[in-house]
Amino acid sequence: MPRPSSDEREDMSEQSNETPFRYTARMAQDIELAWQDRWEESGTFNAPNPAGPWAEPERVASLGEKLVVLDMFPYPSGVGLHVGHPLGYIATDVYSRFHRMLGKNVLHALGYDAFGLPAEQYAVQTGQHPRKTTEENMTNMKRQLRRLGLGFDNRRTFATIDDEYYRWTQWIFLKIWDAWYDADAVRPDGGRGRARPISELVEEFESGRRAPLTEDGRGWADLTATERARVLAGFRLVYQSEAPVNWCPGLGTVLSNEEVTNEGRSERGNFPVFKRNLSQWMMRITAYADRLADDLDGVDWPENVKRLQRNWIGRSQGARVTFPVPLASGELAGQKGGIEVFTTRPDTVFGATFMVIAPEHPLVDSLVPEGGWPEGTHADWTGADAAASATPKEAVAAYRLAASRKSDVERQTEGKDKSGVFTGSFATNPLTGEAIPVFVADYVLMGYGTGAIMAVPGHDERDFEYATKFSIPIVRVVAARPDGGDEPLTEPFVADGFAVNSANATVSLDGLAVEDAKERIIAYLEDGGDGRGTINYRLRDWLFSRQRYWGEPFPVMFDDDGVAYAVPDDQLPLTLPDVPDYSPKTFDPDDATSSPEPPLSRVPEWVNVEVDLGDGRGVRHFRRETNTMPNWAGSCWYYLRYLDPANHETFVDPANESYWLGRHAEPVAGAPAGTVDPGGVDLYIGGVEHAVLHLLYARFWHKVLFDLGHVSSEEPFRKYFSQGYIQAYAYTDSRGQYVEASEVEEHPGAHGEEPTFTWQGQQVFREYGKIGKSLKNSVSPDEMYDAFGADTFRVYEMSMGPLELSKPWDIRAVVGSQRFLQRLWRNVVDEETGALRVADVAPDQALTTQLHQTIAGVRDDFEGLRFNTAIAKLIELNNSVTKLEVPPREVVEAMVLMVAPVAPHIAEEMWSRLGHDDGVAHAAFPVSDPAKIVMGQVTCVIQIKGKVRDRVEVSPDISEEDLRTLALSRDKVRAATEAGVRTVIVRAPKLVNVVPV
RNA sequence: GCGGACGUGGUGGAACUGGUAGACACGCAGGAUUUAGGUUCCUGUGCCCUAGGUGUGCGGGUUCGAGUCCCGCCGUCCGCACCA
Repeated sequence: MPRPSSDEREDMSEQSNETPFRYTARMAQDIELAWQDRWEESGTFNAPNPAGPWAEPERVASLGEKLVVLDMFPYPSGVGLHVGHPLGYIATDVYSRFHRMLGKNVLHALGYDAFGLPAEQYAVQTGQHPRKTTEENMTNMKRQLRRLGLGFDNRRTFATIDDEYYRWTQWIFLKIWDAWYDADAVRPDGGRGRARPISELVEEFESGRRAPLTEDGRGWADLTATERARVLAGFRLVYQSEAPVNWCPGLGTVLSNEEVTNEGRSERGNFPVFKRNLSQWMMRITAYADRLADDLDGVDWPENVKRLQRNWIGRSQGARVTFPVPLASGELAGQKGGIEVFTTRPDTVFGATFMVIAPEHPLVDSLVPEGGWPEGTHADWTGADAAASATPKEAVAAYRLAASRKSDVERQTEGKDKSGVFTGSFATNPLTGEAIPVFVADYVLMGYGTGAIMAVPGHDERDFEYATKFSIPIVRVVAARPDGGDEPLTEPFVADGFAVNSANATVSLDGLAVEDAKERIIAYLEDGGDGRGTINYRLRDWLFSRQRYWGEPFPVMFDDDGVAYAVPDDQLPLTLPDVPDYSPKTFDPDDATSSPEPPLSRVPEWVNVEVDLGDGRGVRHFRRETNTMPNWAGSCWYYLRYLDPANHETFVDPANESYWLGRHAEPVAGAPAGTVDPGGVDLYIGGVEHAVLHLLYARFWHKVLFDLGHVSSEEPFRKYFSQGYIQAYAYTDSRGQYVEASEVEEHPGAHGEEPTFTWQGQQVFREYGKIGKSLKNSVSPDEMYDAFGADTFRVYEMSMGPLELSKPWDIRAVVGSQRFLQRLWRNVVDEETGALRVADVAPDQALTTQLHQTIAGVRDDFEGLRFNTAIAKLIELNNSVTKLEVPPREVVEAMVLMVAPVAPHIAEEMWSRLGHDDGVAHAAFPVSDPAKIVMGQVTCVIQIKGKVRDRVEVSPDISEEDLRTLALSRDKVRAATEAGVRTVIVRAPKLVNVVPV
């Protein structure tokens, strides 16, 4: 016999004859679908713009302040949403709806980040065009989100793959390409350094105010067009560079530093990544390193996200110092006459007893002498490979080969065990004049600083280890006390202290504190030309090209001399051609020697074009750039497009930009003194996973647009809120295979024992982790809509706990949220008759007080994104009303309005049944009247020595004196104070603390 | 290794500037409705015991009073990782 389907069971129970008007999942669905249609028909959430194609200045003027609320740009994945995804969208929707009820002009919209690798990979697997699969995915995702009742301005939606959108992505790219960073230019805020149009640089060259740095000293006028283009390329904020990049054969593309994990693998797909020298497009984000770090002070972001960005930028103050290296030939090494190092401790140059350069350092070859080891070579220094230790040349070559074969992972896992070989050259310590050996060792990284260090073993742990292993002298130049110069060093001294043993004929640091010593020695080195104070960054320029099909084409083409030209504005967008074979060429993931091959390069009719650029050179042949932009490009500016998506004249009308994102008069909450509000969206909610990728890239683009005068705000995201994740339990069987979590049965453990779990009769084991297919613990929003309705789902997600915390999904607990809505519904509608239950009766004093306390609390909580406590307060108020025979209309209506941001459909339905035709979305949020918060009796706690021993009901305005007398007269207090009273602390009316002798 | 955050019932979590610890919810127990299961509703529920005691990871400190402030441990999570 077939089992009844869940629908039939639902019919049996929910369409009970006795309670036909109960708020069930079925009724929720009817209500929700109806209101979603009504909202859409009437454009309830459309926000008026002051300017541009949708200008409605009168409507803007009729509304209060503006508010821009932003969600993470969703990527339409093929597997659909799970219950963790909408968390942030629900939170922003609640916040937006709340502020709409406060009368604000709220802009909340959602588009789709639709270019990118997964769509392309999926398309390759299924043999369909990525556009087709992407659009199908978007359709499904839109359906799932619409069913959730999110109040988006649907007119403002778009996808990054729309021609009309990526036209402007390309336009912005060209603005960045057509700009250079003038480190000396003064900004409006008084700081130095900003982007300027490249035309202004050309003008400076032409007028002679600036001379191009050419090798042969020729001036601008003497250069050919091609040479001039090359000079300009050295300044542009987008440039091509032949440099070591992250090549990922498994994905068939190169990746940015930010997309490579600590383990040296791709963030997407977890394939090995190799360093290869390839010519690639870079964005000069390092020019903005200081501002990207400094301006974090002015935004309202969680401290941990700010810290992540600051760490990634990695600014450190120090000095660059050149150590001369006399070669066997009698000449000095390198262009600077030696090895330039970066150090944060220039005060310890006197203690530098050796130097180390990275194996990949270009100077290595010139340092290695012909012939045998020089005098003074220690036996340990010739390398671990005895067969190759006869000469420096062999030893260094062997070491470099070994180092090049090590992956980053191996370098790390080998940890602190230092290795290295002597190059055969000695450098001169510029302060002591002593000859110090130069080593090649892989604990120095080519990618940081200058790729070479001065080693101060007395005051650096790594150098100390190396010196100990290779028998190199260790000198103390810092001590805890100014006279501590003779104290032995059994371990590196890295603490703050005073310079010692740091003097030569012309300078002495002895006795100076570290900071003063740094200052003194930098001045000295600058005088002598041996060094200069400088700031070093960990941040590298942003690798911007990908060898993929499914991305924005670069609006760039090359002439036959290889000079890059912008595709003219009137030819944008440069559309992505439909090609027969859009699959990228991927390789064996471990094949480090493979080379990228962009799919677009296989479309010669698209690549080769004849164009007249109007520069007087007529129609010429050009080759288009065949790389595409990374996924991040589209998400770097989408929040700007929401402001004015129908504008075909410009990417955003300046009046719309300054209205929605302009600066506020007040600095953001918690900003240090002296900062000003930078502008940007008013609330951005998302996960921490984008802290150093999207959030950094978007800030960079925004600042370039600001410098070039295209936006008035200096930051894209004024306030950022980092949400937690919803996680879920997963279960494995005895072989460690995951089993379907929804089919697992729990068996409570006896008497405090851990519970046990079974699946199809066999024992399984519980784990806790991300929601997803691989752990077989995914629950879709659709299942929630069917079983409970969208409002219950929204209430549950918002009441689980603080938004910033990660918490476990517990489907059994959802019923609590449903019961709350059912009880609320029952206070409005009779379950049996459908009649209205409220009446115009006045609530009693206690309920009036509770109502106005609740209003005040809920307002505070909504504003502070504490939705869980707001809901708790509403439940308490509702529970009070539930106890009454006749629910007072005043209280019920206030509750309906207060619950509306969280459970908008049921609120609309109740509001309309209560006789209002104007809808709840723009109704005024209740206002708390402090005068109505009147306490009849207050419980006063009586403590004896801080422990609660008694309670007494008192009037809220009891005097301290009366309360004191009352407390002392209580039996329990008298019993405890027979020996006398030492002190009585009275905090009327709620607390008395009696301290006996 | 360095840096940061956090430890509260069986569970998720409340507790504003130090002032009734455990709001609200799940779960659990008992009861009502129901032919029954489910649903719904009501009551109870930190722990130990009878009164009473005890309790916010552990140990100490400041205070009339500490989940909250300070010091030292232990544990969990996150970030960075030879960054010169």
